[in-house]
Amino acid sequence: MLQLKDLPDAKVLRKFAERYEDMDSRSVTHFLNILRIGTELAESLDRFLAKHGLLQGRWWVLILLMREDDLTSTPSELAEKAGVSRATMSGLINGLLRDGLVARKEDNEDRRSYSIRLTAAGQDKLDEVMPDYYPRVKKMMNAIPVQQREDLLKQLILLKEQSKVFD
Amino acid sequence: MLQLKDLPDAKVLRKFAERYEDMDSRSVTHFLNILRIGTELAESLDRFLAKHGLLQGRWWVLILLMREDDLTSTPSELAEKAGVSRATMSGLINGLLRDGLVARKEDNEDRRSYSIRLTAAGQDKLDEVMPDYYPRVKKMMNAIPVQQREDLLKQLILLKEQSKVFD
DNA sequence: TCATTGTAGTTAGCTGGCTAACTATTGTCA
DNA sequence: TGACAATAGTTAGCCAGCTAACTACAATGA
Repeated sequence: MLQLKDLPDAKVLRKFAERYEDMDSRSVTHFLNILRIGTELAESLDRFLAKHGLLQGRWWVLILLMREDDLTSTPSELAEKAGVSRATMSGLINGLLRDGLVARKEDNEDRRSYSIRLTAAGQDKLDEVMPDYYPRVKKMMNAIPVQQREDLLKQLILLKEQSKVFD
Repeated sequence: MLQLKDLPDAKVLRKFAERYEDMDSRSVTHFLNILRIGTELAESLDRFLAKHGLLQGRWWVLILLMREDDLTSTPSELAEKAGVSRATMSGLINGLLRDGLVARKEDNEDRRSYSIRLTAAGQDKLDEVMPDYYPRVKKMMNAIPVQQREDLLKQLILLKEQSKVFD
């Protein structure tokens, strides 16, 4: 996603407001700032995961597998839970297979299907990443008192519900 | 970016908290929700732009060009302002050139460089998109009173400053 | 001046998103 | 039962991000 490094200054806002009458400088500025900060948080997380040789997609697949009691799921279920297409999940699983972090076994009951299992190496990887990840998240979120965090989230949820205005 | 459709429930949080002692369920849940909503807002914008045959990257380049008094910039400047690598900007400009939304001219003073200019077709595209975009942004942001928006932004900026915990 | 360093832009190859089209298999129901 | 519909997964080809390596040119300074 774009980083929108260079947000519009007053002069630019005037220029655009002149040509496009319905523009509301304040709401545009707020919206762009919110988008930008969201992107920046996601990028921080990515850079952190990259230090452990992972990126968001693969990391999330490992977590989804660890959630299961038998450490096992199917590509379709994983795609559904991660919110990506089955094609994308194919690619993610292939990468994890190459790195030996998951294993694939044929399903005897449904021959179209496979079961994907977190390997010992995959669990090791999580055991390396998560004890590094959790304290950092805690530290970051502690910058905001809990009540204000709840408010923040409430406002964001409001915005998200409004995002249907773009449909 | 991941959509994180399936956020952890109480049982999963317990399982992870057991294995990883430093885990703070509340901060993890807050963090993941903020990330997810950021992603969803960006996706809404992308879907909107796609209806006009654009995506965030190309749309942003057109806007950066329109900001300039002579509607002209260079690939390097555009990359810098958009916050992407020069390689990525090469790709974006190529796409826009193919569609005729920008034009390229050699720089007589520095023969390594090109100037990229918004064409009439590019301006037309913006004149089609922006009057559709601005009222929607306004409508969306109006869901939150201005004071609360300012608070929201203040909290997000705090979080962003804290995101260095991932370094 | 000319060798070195720096800068502008592109290319190749990787990741990870998507849709559309495909194969293989399973399920349904006339 | 057998045709059709639905589902699981993959592949191909697109977009857009990255780094590293490259070409071409500009700028610097011994």
